[in-house]
Amino acid sequence: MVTTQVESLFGGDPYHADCPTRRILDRIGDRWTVLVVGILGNGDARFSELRRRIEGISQKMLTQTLRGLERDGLVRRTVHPEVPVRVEYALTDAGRTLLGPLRALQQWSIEHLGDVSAAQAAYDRAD
Amino acid sequence: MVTTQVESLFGGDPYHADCPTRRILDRIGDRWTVLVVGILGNGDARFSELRRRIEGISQKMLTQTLRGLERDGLVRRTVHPEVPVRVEYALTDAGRTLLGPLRALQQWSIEHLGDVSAAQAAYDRAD
DNA sequence: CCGTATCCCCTTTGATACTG
DNA sequence: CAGTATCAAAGGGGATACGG
Repeated sequence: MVTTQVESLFGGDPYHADCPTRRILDRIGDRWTVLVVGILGNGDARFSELRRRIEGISQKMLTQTLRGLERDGLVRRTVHPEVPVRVEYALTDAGRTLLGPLRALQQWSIEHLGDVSAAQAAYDRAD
Repeated sequence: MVTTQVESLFGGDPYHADCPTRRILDRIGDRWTVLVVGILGNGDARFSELRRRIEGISQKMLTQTLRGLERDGLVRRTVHPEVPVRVEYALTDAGRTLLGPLRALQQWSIEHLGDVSAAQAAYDRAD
Protein backbone atom coordinates (compact mmCIF):
# COMPACT_ATOMS: atom_id res chain seq x y z
CA MET A 1 0.00 0.00 0.00
CA VAL A 2 2.90 2.32 0.55
CA THR A 3 1.29 4.66 2.98
CA THR A 4 4.47 5.91 4.51
CA GLN A 5 5.39 9.55 4.59
CA VAL A 6 5.41 10.62 1.02
CA GLU A 7 4.97 14.25 1.89
CA SER A 8 8.30 15.78 1.23
CA LEU A 9 9.89 13.17 -0.92
CA PHE A 10 9.95 14.92 -4.20
CA GLY A 11 10.09 18.56 -3.45
CA GLY A 12 10.06 18.62 0.29
CA ASP A 13 12.58 20.06 2.61
CA PRO A 14 15.18 17.52 3.54
CA TYR A 15 16.81 16.66 0.29
CA HIS A 16 18.93 14.07 1.99
CA ALA A 17 21.79 12.45 0.24
CA ASP A 18 19.87 9.18 0.26
CA CYS A 19 16.42 10.25 -0.85
CA PRO A 20 14.67 7.95 -3.31
CA THR A 21 15.29 10.32 -6.16
CA ARG A 22 18.99 10.06 -5.78
CA ARG A 23 18.97 6.35 -5.30
CA ILE A 24 16.97 5.80 -8.42
CA LEU A 25 19.33 7.97 -10.38
CA ASP A 26 22.26 6.01 -9.12
CA ARG A 27 20.51 2.98 -10.59
CA ILE A 28 19.41 4.13 -13.99
CA GLY A 29 21.28 7.40 -14.43
CA ASP A 30 24.15 5.82 -16.28
CA ARG A 31 24.53 5.67 -19.99
CA TRP A 32 23.33 2.16 -20.72
CA THR A 33 20.92 0.80 -18.14
CA VAL A 34 17.70 2.21 -19.52
CA LEU A 35 18.66 1.15 -23.01
CA VAL A 36 19.13 -2.42 -21.88
CA VAL A 37 15.86 -2.35 -19.97
CA GLY A 38 14.15 -0.85 -22.98
CA ILE A 39 15.26 -3.62 -25.28
CA LEU A 40 14.46 -6.37 -22.81
CA GLY A 41 11.02 -4.80 -22.51
CA ASN A 42 10.38 -6.09 -26.01
CA GLY A 43 11.35 -9.61 -25.17
CA ASP A 44 14.21 -11.72 -23.91
CA ALA A 45 17.56 -11.40 -25.57
CA ARG A 46 20.96 -12.98 -25.59
CA PHE A 47 24.18 -11.24 -24.75
CA SER A 48 25.36 -10.87 -28.32
CA GLU A 49 21.92 -9.75 -29.40
CA LEU A 50 21.94 -6.93 -26.87
CA ARG A 51 25.38 -5.97 -27.93
CA ARG A 52 24.37 -5.72 -31.57
CA ARG A 53 21.24 -3.74 -30.81
CA ILE A 54 22.86 -1.17 -28.57
CA GLU A 55 25.10 0.79 -30.82
CA GLY A 56 28.38 1.70 -29.24
CA ILE A 57 28.27 -0.33 -26.05
CA SER A 58 31.41 -2.22 -25.19
CA GLN A 59 31.47 -5.79 -24.03
CA LYS A 60 32.63 -4.70 -20.66
CA MET A 61 29.90 -2.14 -20.13
CA LEU A 62 27.18 -4.50 -21.27
CA THR A 63 28.35 -7.12 -18.81
CA GLN A 64 28.61 -4.57 -16.06
CA THR A 65 25.17 -3.14 -16.77
CA LEU A 66 23.56 -6.56 -16.87
CA ARG A 67 25.21 -7.60 -13.62
CA GLY A 68 23.92 -4.47 -11.95
CA LEU A 69 20.40 -5.08 -13.14
CA GLU A 70 20.61 -8.70 -12.08
CA ARG A 71 21.82 -7.70 -8.66
CA ASP A 72 18.90 -5.31 -8.32
CA GLY A 73 16.49 -8.09 -9.15
CA LEU A 74 15.34 -6.36 -12.31
CA VAL A 75 16.85 -8.78 -14.79
CA ARG A 76 17.12 -12.56 -14.75
CA ARG A 77 20.05 -14.36 -16.33
CA THR A 78 19.60 -17.87 -17.66
CA VAL A 79 22.47 -20.02 -18.86
CA HIS A 80 21.63 -22.77 -21.29
CA PRO A 81 24.46 -25.29 -21.05
CA GLU A 82 24.77 -26.02 -24.72
CA VAL A 83 27.81 -25.85 -26.91
CA PRO A 84 28.53 -23.10 -27.36
CA VAL A 85 26.85 -21.73 -24.29
CA ARG A 86 23.74 -19.62 -24.71
CA VAL A 87 22.80 -16.97 -22.16
CA GLU A 88 19.39 -15.36 -22.13
CA TYR A 89 18.45 -12.20 -20.33
CA ALA A 90 14.90 -11.28 -19.36
CA LEU A 91 13.18 -8.66 -17.27
CA THR A 92 11.79 -9.89 -13.98
CA ASP A 93 8.35 -8.81 -12.81
CA ALA A 94 9.99 -6.02 -10.89
CA GLY A 95 11.96 -5.05 -13.95
CA ARG A 96 8.83 -4.79 -16.01
CA THR A 97 7.37 -2.28 -13.58
CA LEU A 98 10.13 0.07 -14.61
CA LEU A 99 8.95 0.15 -18.19
CA GLY A 100 6.01 2.45 -17.54
CA PRO A 101 7.95 5.29 -15.94
CA LEU A 102 10.71 4.90 -18.47
CA ARG A 103 8.31 5.13 -21.36
CA ALA A 104 6.77 8.24 -19.83
CA LEU A 105 10.16 9.87 -19.79
CA GLN A 106 10.87 8.81 -23.31
CA GLN A 107 7.55 10.12 -24.45
CA TRP A 108 8.46 13.44 -22.91
CA SER A 109 11.73 13.30 -24.75
CA ILE A 110 10.04 12.70 -28.07
CA GLU A 111 7.59 15.51 -27.54
CA HIS A 112 9.98 18.14 -26.26
CA LEU A 113 13.35 17.43 -27.75
CA GLY A 114 12.60 19.73 -30.63
CA ASP A 115 11.79 22.63 -28.35
CA VAL A 116 14.83 21.92 -26.27
CA SER A 117 17.09 21.97 -29.29
CA ALA A 118 15.55 25.22 -30.43
CA ALA A 119 16.02 26.73 -26.99
CA GLN A 120 19.65 25.69 -27.00
CA ALA A 121 20.22 27.23 -30.39
CA ALA A 122 18.62 30.48 -29.27
CA TYR A 123 20.63 30.49 -26.07
CA ASP A 124 23.89 29.94 -27.88
CA ARG A 125 23.08 32.56 -30.48
CA ALA A 126 22.26 35.14 -27.84
CA ASP A 127 25.61 34.95 -26.14
CA MET B 1 -0.19 15.76 -31.98
CA VAL B 2 3.09 13.96 -32.40
CA THR B 3 2.03 11.34 -34.87
CA THR B 4 5.47 10.70 -36.24
CA GLN B 5 7.00 7.28 -36.29
CA VAL B 6 7.06 6.17 -32.73
CA GLU B 7 7.36 2.54 -33.68
CA SER B 8 10.84 1.61 -32.81
CA LEU B 9 11.83 4.44 -30.59
CA PHE B 10 11.89 2.69 -27.29
CA GLY B 11 12.63 -0.89 -28.01
CA GLY B 12 12.91 -0.94 -31.75
CA ASP B 13 15.78 -2.02 -33.84
CA PRO B 14 18.06 0.87 -34.56
CA TYR B 15 19.25 1.95 -31.17
CA HIS B 16 21.12 4.81 -32.72
CA ALA B 17 23.56 6.82 -30.75
CA ASP B 18 21.18 9.77 -30.93
CA CYS B 19 17.84 8.21 -30.14
CA PRO B 20 15.57 10.22 -27.85
CA THR B 21 16.24 7.95 -24.94
CA ARG B 22 19.90 8.75 -24.99
CA ARG B 23 19.39 12.42 -25.49
CA ILE B 24 17.04 12.67 -22.58
CA LEU B 25 19.49 10.83 -20.39
CA ASP B 26 22.21 13.19 -21.39
CA ARG B 27 19.92 15.92 -20.10
CA ILE B 28 18.69 14.61 -16.81
CA GLY B 29 20.93 11.65 -16.21
CA ASP B 30 23.40 13.56 -14.13
CA ARG B 31 23.43 13.73 -10.41
CA TRP B 32 21.72 17.05 -9.83
CA THR B 33 19.37 18.08 -12.61
CA VAL B 34 16.26 16.25 -11.47
CA LEU B 35 16.79 17.40 -7.92
CA VAL B 36 16.85 21.01 -9.03
CA VAL B 37 13.78 20.52 -11.21
CA GLY B 38 12.05 18.78 -8.33
CA ILE B 39 12.59 21.66 -5.96
CA LEU B 40 11.62 24.29 -8.51
CA GLY B 41 8.47 22.26 -9.08
CA ASN B 42 7.37 23.42 -5.66
CA GLY B 43 7.92 27.06 -6.42
CA ASP B 44 10.56 29.53 -7.45
CA ALA B 45 13.78 29.65 -5.49
CA ARG B 46 16.93 31.68 -5.19
CA PHE B 47 20.40 30.39 -5.79
CA SER B 48 21.33 30.19 -2.12
CA GLU B 49 18.02 28.59 -1.33
CA LEU B 50 18.62 25.81 -3.83
CA ARG B 51 22.05 25.33 -2.49
CA ARG B 52 20.80 24.91 1.04
CA ARG B 53 18.04 22.52 0.06
CA ILE B 54 20.17 20.21 -2.02
CA GLU B 55 22.47 18.57 0.40
CA GLY B 56 25.95 18.13 -0.89
CA ILE B 57 25.81 20.13 -4.08
CA SER B 58 28.75 22.41 -4.74
CA GLN B 59 28.43 25.96 -5.94
CA LYS B 60 30.02 25.00 -9.20
CA MET B 61 27.67 22.15 -9.91
CA LEU B 62 24.59 24.15 -8.97
CA THR B 63 25.58 26.91 -11.35
CA GLN B 64 26.41 24.45 -14.06
CA THR B 65 23.14 22.57 -13.61
CA LEU B 66 21.08 25.75 -13.67
CA ARG B 67 22.84 27.00 -16.78
CA GLY B 68 22.14 23.77 -18.53
CA LEU B 69 18.46 23.89 -17.64
CA GLU B 70 18.28 27.52 -18.68
CA ARG B 71 19.90 26.72 -21.98
CA ASP B 72 17.36 23.96 -22.57
CA GLY B 73 14.53 26.39 -21.95
CA LEU B 74 13.37 24.49 -18.88
CA VAL B 75 14.32 27.07 -16.29
CA ARG B 76 14.10 30.85 -16.33
CA ARG B 77 16.63 33.00 -14.52
CA THR B 78 15.62 36.41 -13.25
CA VAL B 79 18.08 38.89 -11.82
CA HIS B 80 16.72 41.52 -9.45
CA PRO B 81 19.23 44.35 -9.48
CA GLU B 82 19.16 45.08 -5.81
CA VAL B 83 22.04 45.27 -3.40
CA PRO B 84 23.06 42.64 -2.90
CA VAL B 85 21.81 41.12 -6.06
CA ARG B 86 18.95 38.63 -5.88
CA VAL B 87 18.54 35.89 -8.47
CA GLU B 88 15.38 33.86 -8.79
CA TYR B 89 14.99 30.61 -10.66
CA ALA B 90 11.69 29.24 -11.93
CA LEU B 91 10.51 26.44 -14.13
CA THR B 92 9.24 27.47 -17.55
CA ASP B 93 6.10 25.94 -18.99
CA ALA B 94 8.27 23.41 -20.76
CA GLY B 95 10.10 22.72 -17.54
CA ARG B 96 6.86 22.00 -15.75
CA THR B 97 5.98 19.32 -18.27
CA LEU B 98 8.95 17.36 -17.01
CA LEU B 99 7.50 17.10 -13.54
CA GLY B 100 4.99 14.40 -14.42
CA PRO B 101 7.44 11.87 -15.84
CA LEU B 102 9.90 12.64 -13.10
CA ARG B 103 7.33 12.04 -10.41
CA ALA B 104 6.41 8.75 -12.04
CA LEU B 105 9.98 7.64 -11.80
CA GLN B 106 10.23 8.77 -8.24
CA GLN B 107 7.05 6.99 -7.35
CA TRP B 108 8.57 3.85 -8.79
CA SER B 109 11.61 4.43 -6.68
CA ILE B 110 9.57 4.76 -3.52
CA GLU B 111 7.61 1.65 -4.25
CA HIS B 112 10.45 -0.61 -5.30
CA LEU B 113 13.57 0.56 -3.55
CA GLY B 114 12.89 -1.85 -0.71
CA ASP B 115 12.71 -4.81 -3.04
CA VAL B 116 15.79 -3.67 -4.86
CA SER B 117 17.77 -3.41 -1.65
CA ALA B 118 16.61 -6.86 -0.62
CA ALA B 119 17.59 -8.27 -4.00
CA GLN B 120 21.01 -6.71 -3.69
CA ALA B 121 21.52 -8.17 -0.26
CA ALA B 122 20.48 -11.61 -1.48
CA TYR B 123 22.73 -11.34 -4.51
CA ASP B 124 25.72 -10.30 -2.44
CA ARG B 125 25.09 -13.03 0.10
CA ALA B 126 24.88 -15.71 -2.56
CA ASP B 127 28.23 -14.76 -4.04
C1' DC C 1 24.90 37.39 -2.81
C1' DC C 2 25.95 35.20 -6.96
C1' DG C 3 28.71 33.77 -9.42
C1' DT C 4 33.61 32.54 -12.47
C1' DA C 5 38.27 30.46 -12.81
C1' DT C 6 41.75 26.94 -11.55
C1' DC C 7 43.57 22.99 -10.10
C1' DC C 8 43.19 18.20 -9.21
C1' DC C 9 41.25 13.79 -8.17
C1' DC C 10 38.85 9.76 -9.01
C1' DT C 11 35.34 7.40 -11.10
C1' DT C 12 33.47 5.88 -15.31
C1' DT C 13 34.30 4.16 -19.70
C1' DG C 14 36.75 2.23 -23.66
C1' DA C 15 40.47 -0.80 -25.98
C1' DT C 16 42.74 -4.76 -25.92
C1' DA C 17 44.02 -9.28 -24.81
C1' DC C 18 42.93 -13.58 -22.91
C1' DT C 19 39.78 -17.89 -20.93
C1' DG C 20 35.79 -21.69 -20.39
C1' DC D 1 29.50 -17.45 -27.41
C1' DA D 2 29.99 -15.14 -23.27
C1' DG D 3 32.48 -13.44 -20.58
C1' DT D 4 37.08 -11.74 -17.26
C1' DA D 5 41.37 -9.00 -16.58
C1' DT D 6 44.17 -5.17 -17.22
C1' DC D 7 45.54 -0.76 -18.55
C1' DA D 8 44.91 3.78 -20.32
C1' DA D 9 41.93 7.84 -21.38
C1' DA D 10 38.30 11.20 -20.49
C1' DG D 11 35.57 13.90 -18.01
C1' DG D 12 32.53 14.75 -14.20
C1' DG D 13 32.80 16.76 -10.00
C1' DG D 14 34.89 18.92 -5.57
C1' DA D 15 37.92 22.50 -3.11
C1' DT D 16 39.56 26.74 -3.19
C1' DA D 17 40.32 31.40 -4.40
C1' DC D 18 38.87 35.41 -6.50
C1' DG D 19 35.51 39.04 -9.09
C1' DG D 20 30.94 42.00 -9.89
